[in-house]
Amino acid sequence: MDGRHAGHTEAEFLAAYDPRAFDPIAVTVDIVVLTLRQEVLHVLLVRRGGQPFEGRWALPGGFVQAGRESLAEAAARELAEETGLRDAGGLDRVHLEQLGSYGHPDRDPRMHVVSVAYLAFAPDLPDATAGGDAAGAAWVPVERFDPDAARPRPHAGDGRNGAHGGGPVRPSPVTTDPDANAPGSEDDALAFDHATILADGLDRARAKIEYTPLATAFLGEEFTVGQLRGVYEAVWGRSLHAGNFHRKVLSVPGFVESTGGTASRPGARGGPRARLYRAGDARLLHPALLRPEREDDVR
Amino acid sequence: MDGRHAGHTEAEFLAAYDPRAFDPIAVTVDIVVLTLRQEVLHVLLVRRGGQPFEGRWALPGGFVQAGRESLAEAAARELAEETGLRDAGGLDRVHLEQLGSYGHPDRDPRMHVVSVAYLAFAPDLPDATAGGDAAGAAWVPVERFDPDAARPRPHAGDGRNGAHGGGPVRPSPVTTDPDANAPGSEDDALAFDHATILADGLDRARAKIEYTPLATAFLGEEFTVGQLRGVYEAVWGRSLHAGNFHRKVLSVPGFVESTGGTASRPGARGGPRARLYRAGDARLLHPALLRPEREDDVR
DNA sequence: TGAATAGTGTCTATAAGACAATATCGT
DNA sequence: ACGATATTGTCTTATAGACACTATTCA
Repeated sequence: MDGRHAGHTEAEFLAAYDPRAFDPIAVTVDIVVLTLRQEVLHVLLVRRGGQPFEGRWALPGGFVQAGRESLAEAAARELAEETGLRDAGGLDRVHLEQLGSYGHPDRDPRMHVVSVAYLAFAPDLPDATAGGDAAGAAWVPVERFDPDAARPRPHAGDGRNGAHGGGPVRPSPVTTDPDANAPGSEDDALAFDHATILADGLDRARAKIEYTPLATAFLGEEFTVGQLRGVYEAVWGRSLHAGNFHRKVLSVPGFVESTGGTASRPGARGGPRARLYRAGDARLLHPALLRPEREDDVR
Repeated sequence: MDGRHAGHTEAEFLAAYDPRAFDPIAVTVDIVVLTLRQEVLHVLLVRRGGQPFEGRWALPGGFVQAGRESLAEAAARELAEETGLRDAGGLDRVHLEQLGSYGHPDRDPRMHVVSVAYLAFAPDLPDATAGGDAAGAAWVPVERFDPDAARPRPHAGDGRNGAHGGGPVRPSPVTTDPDANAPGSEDDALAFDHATILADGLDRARAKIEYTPLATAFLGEEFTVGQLRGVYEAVWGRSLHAGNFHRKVLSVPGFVESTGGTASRPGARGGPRARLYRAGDARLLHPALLRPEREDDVR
């Protein structure tokens, strides 16, 4: 119950109506923005320009403006500022949902800060620009922060990452600050408890595309079944059987609907032109696309 | 990113280190405590003793103590205070998880209050006692606040509610304030946005027992398959096929494990003594117990 | 004895996954 | 022609749900 101490004792009465009599708690929003770049799952990070954790990478976010915006509005505002989507109505195509709140009293060394985390799925966006007071912004492969990192794709999983030289490709972060340390090295733990928040966001994302059509939020308006499969493979970190996936997607009512068109050009390595689809009107997938079990899955 | 404006301009610097320079936001926790009483799903409500919404029913909760407790600790503390479980380690058997945060600037008329909602599953508890400053506390059937109210059980759904006279039984709330209006009448909308929070909690509960063994949290240490089925029927608001349910539960690895014993006395209306089980060690159900689809389900 | 419940067996429809086959397109 | 991908077909196995049947216990 909110403000429940009102009117009980004099002190509580005052407290309820003059919250400054309490030690204050600050409220921020932090956003786990996920996107796909070259078939690899990336998260948007910013480099802190001030103390604490100066110079470290962190999730984008900021204070909620008291009395002026809801939590979702604050998250959308911060997201627009950090992704440079403020201009076009580009945010329409971004999925944004609340992830959870983090409020350990010591998570920020300065004071008690409660952070309401949001999770966003975005289509491939332009390079990040350091918005506001950040010293840099970058799309970083989540693998570097993921304890459940994608192991090498079980099979047929090569050749999808674009070909540079030969070994495993580790795309460098695109950052507006050329001197930024690449996140993901030894000394690059995320600021605050953002590693926990990111891990929770990844868990949520992996679960959510099982029973919702939100994987389509990573793609453009029109897409092929193969591209959609690429989303699942990148988010789950495993390769999927092309034939079974194809039939499964088309069999779930409302998941995708045909546009009638076909891709202008086939895949980079040949093959027929794939048919194009757009997201359907389903909000839930029935039946769901269950993740293939991992050997060491929780029972 | 928390406290991100630190060091950018003088004003922002000060703001980050002296948050009282900002308009403050208060942080509370509110808890949706669900339990089963006589096979009916109930939620714990308290009657507000002060303004605003004085006299209305609300979810139990209260302010987070800045710098002294985490969100989960605050929720556990409030839960103990309101359920009278503070004494025994009785909270051990209660499942408590974060539900979500609610922060519309106008949700509390006095100031901007962000509420972090928690969801609790409790076994049958003693009657509620008005803790702290509440004017009353009561276990109330959720049906009265549930837009997706359980329709009459599809079949075989009678006779389970205990028999008073004949018609549909509407148990009165057990409250320490005998003059309290029974919640659920016309003029009994919950305070604040608590109707929304309760609805979200019910949605979460209904989904969660599908893929986790948390339905066992509504029961005692040992229980029969029939009692477990009663939990599902009460939470989902539909009756389930006894035979199929029985086989299904026993076939999911780690859901329940046999104690070897049998119930001391059979069901109220005859039948053999059922075998007893306790919760297994699974954290997720594989495969899940899917809800029977409703005719008007979202596609 | 009759009613109600516990527990098991059987059968059918659906879905998941393995594998195969064919068609199409770039190089 | 070759290699890769798109799409469809087939077969096997697992699962959900409907229904039936036996055993047990209270009234």
